[in-house]
Amino acid sequence: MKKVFIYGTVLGFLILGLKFAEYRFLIKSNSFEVYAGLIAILFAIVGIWGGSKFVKKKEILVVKEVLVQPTENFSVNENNLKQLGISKREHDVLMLMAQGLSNQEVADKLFVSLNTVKTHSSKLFEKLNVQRRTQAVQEAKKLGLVP
Amino acid sequence: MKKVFIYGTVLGFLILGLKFAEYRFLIKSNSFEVYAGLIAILFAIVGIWGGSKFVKKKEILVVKEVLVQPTENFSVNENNLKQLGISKREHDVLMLMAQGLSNQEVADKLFVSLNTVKTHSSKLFEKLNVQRRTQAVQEAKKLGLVP
DNA sequence: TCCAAAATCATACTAAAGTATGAGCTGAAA
DNA sequence: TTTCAGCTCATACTTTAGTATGATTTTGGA
Repeated sequence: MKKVFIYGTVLGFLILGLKFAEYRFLIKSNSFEVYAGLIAILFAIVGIWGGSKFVKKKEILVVKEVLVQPTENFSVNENNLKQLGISKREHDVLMLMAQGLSNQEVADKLFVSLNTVKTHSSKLFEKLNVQRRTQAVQEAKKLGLVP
Repeated sequence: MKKVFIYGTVLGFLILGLKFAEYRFLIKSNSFEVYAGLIAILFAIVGIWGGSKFVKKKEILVVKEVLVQPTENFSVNENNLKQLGISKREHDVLMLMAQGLSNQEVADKLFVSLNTVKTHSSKLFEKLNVQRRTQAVQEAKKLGLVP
């Protein structure tokens, strides 16, 4: 509420300024209507300016909810990884698998053969106690092994 | 911008009113300072009132990020479904597929044959523009088609 | 009522996924 | 140095996934 006094003071000085000007030149060189009009315009502007400062306080909160995948600020749950005995390479395969890549695509990305990927994923399924890659991805996400 | 004219008109009428009053009683029964002060106060109020109408337009947008929780507060994005031309049955298959079920398991759950599920999923992949079920699940989650 | 879309299923494929087993290589720990 | 876990790859196989095509039946809406 400190601002109230600030604006009040500003208004006070403006009025003083007007009264001072009244006895100087404005009242002498202009008609009454012009003077009244100037006051009107001036204070309308002051009102708009000052008013906006207060009205801005009455913010209209528009809360827009945005769905965000927990991909950011993700860190692998190393504990679960160790618990299940999942090796580094197996985890690599799991990560790419979770991105929807085929075994062949994973093999290409990791510069290994298709058979190697199959071996890794097979052991992976055993450790995750699942049968299919889709289930593996689900389980891995639940365990915080992949984003 | 229509409101600008409305406020302008209101201001115009106020000025006319003041000029009218000027030749009636106000100017005769009060001193010039009082009259000027009244104009100042009046237009300050008008300014605050009018200005607030515009300022209110400036909404404060607060983006609240909500992490996607697999099960809670999920609702299917019907819009995307329609956009992609995914039928009800195809969506059923998609939902179960996203749960890591095999085609055979999906068939059992929906009381249809394995071939039917294959047909559905095949069309599904086409509509989702993917080749594999793992990619389909990914895309579906991104589009809010499945939890 | 009539029709197009949806749903169902089949056959016959090809492609990919997954399993089982064995083996060679390597680096680190015992 | 030996041992061992992890990584690699191969062969051979079974299972599941996915494609293509065609047919029949439901069904919701003009």
